[in-house]
Amino acid sequence: MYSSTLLGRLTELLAPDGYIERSESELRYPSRVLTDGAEVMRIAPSPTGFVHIGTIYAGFINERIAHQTNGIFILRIEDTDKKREVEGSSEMIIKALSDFGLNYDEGPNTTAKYGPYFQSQRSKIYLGYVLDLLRSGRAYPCFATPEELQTAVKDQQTKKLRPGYYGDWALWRDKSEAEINAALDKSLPFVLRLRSNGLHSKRIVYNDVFKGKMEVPQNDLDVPLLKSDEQRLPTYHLAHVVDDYLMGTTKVFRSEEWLPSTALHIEIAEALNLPDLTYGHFAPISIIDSAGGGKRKLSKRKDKEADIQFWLAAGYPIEGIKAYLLGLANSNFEDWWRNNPSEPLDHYTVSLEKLAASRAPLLDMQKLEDYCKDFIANLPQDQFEKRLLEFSEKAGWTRFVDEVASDIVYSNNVFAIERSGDKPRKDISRWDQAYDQYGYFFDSLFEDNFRKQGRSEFLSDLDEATIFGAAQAFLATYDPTDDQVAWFDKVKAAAESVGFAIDNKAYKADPSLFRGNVADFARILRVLTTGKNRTPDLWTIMQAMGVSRIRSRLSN
RNA sequence: GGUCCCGUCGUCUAACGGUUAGGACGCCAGGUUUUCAUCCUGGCAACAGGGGUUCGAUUCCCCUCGGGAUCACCA
Repeated sequence: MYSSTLLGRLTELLAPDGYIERSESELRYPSRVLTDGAEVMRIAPSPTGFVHIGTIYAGFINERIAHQTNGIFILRIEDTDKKREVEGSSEMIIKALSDFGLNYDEGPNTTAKYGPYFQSQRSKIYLGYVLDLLRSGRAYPCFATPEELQTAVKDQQTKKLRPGYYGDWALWRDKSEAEINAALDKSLPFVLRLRSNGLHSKRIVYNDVFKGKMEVPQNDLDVPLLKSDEQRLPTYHLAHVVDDYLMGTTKVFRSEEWLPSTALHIEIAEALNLPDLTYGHFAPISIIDSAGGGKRKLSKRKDKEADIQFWLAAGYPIEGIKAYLLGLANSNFEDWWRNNPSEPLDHYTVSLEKLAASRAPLLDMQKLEDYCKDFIANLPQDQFEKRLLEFSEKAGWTRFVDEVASDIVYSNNVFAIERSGDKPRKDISRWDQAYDQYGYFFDSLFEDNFRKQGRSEFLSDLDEATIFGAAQAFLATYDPTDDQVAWFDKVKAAAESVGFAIDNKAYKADPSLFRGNVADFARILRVLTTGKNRTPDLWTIMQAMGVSRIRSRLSN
């Protein structure tokens, strides 16, 4: 215990602008009144750059559990590291959560009572707690320089000891008041450290919601609780414990990387005489390391998929991504999704047991695309068009958007092609593929982006005369009122009339007798009208395009 | 190195000691189709290894091996 003089001096230095006594904080943030089973969940990202898919994953899990229990979902911005903070990233986090439909009940821009929700704005609260620790002797000032700390670690390494600031290695743990005062006299920078009571040789037991009974060595590290920076912001460890207590978080669900520091967090809560928090650590999303080949966490620097912007820019439908993430979290979700293709995802109940079984799931883009294809294919027509146009605008496809707007009826027909019925087409998994999928229906886009490219790419094996002959033969009998059967009969007749085989067996027996088979003939028509060799059914396309457009394209 | 988490098809996983180890994505083959995307049918493909316990081990225990996380005034 320090003398009141020293305590006063430290308080003066740490909180020149005052602080909020912890009893006052606890009064200001009363415990919550919740319905039975309601969980208060939170995510606590730090604004250090782009929004990581892992943040969305963690956010989704927490949001679901909060909302499926009629509880509360909180967003807390952990901006205690001003050095690493990147301008604008808080806004990006808020935007991303909104884009993904992860609506928080409490957080920035809400009127909720447990704020502020930016940790940097809560510094006086933390000060109150840390001062309390100082008074009870569970915290002490440490003036060790980075160099001293470093040499200590090196020393430990050469002696094959566990690195860290603990026990005899805790330089300032047992310094006298005189020594502390002397350091203060010199205005040396200092942090406040936890005076740990733990012993590495002893173990603590606690229960992790996902991992079950955990039995690990006690924390014995005298970690910094308060930084030496001017604002006297707390470290994550202190801020997390204080905030989740004050905000009434009922379950702290976070990624597994936090598992090793949980013993520390438990000790901090204990030192503060706070009730135990309930923890659950789930496996983060991983990716194959292209360099090493091993499994590792998605990394911000190495993986473009880590950035949520990558998914948004490509136009992966949010629900497809969410469905995929849900599948990673809960292996049984997949069956539900197949059985309930048009149900909102929120109707699925996330299972903690299944989440516990999820092991560092590897991001599988192919499977994700499969989910997205399914989702887009099953969208109601009006939704499909709405989203398609929204993306087109965002992507800056101005000509595409203009063309669509210039003939709404035609566009509606085009976008409806083969999308009805039990088995709608699954052509696109992301909206950015829509330009290629639908662009050729519009004349100016066809002319600029499809016609010539298609000709040279898909018809280079045929001479001009054959191509024109085929087109003319088709046009000679083409009647837009023909049904599909009649239409195809005419296609075959036209094909035969210009030397294509309509009997595929005959063609295969001796291809030299023919210019090609019906498939080749159809290919000519297809490429001439669409510029592509892969399209929906040709008859349907022609029905949508209309006779004059068909004539013009086939005659060109 | 210490500590902790974790090992089932290529990937995500199912299996509450007894199954021909199942499904999904992907892949391959065949079918349907004027081309594709689909769709249908079929196929390839896994219990990391070694010891125990047990009538019986993918399942329980131990060891080895392997992967991951973490050991900052970052979160």
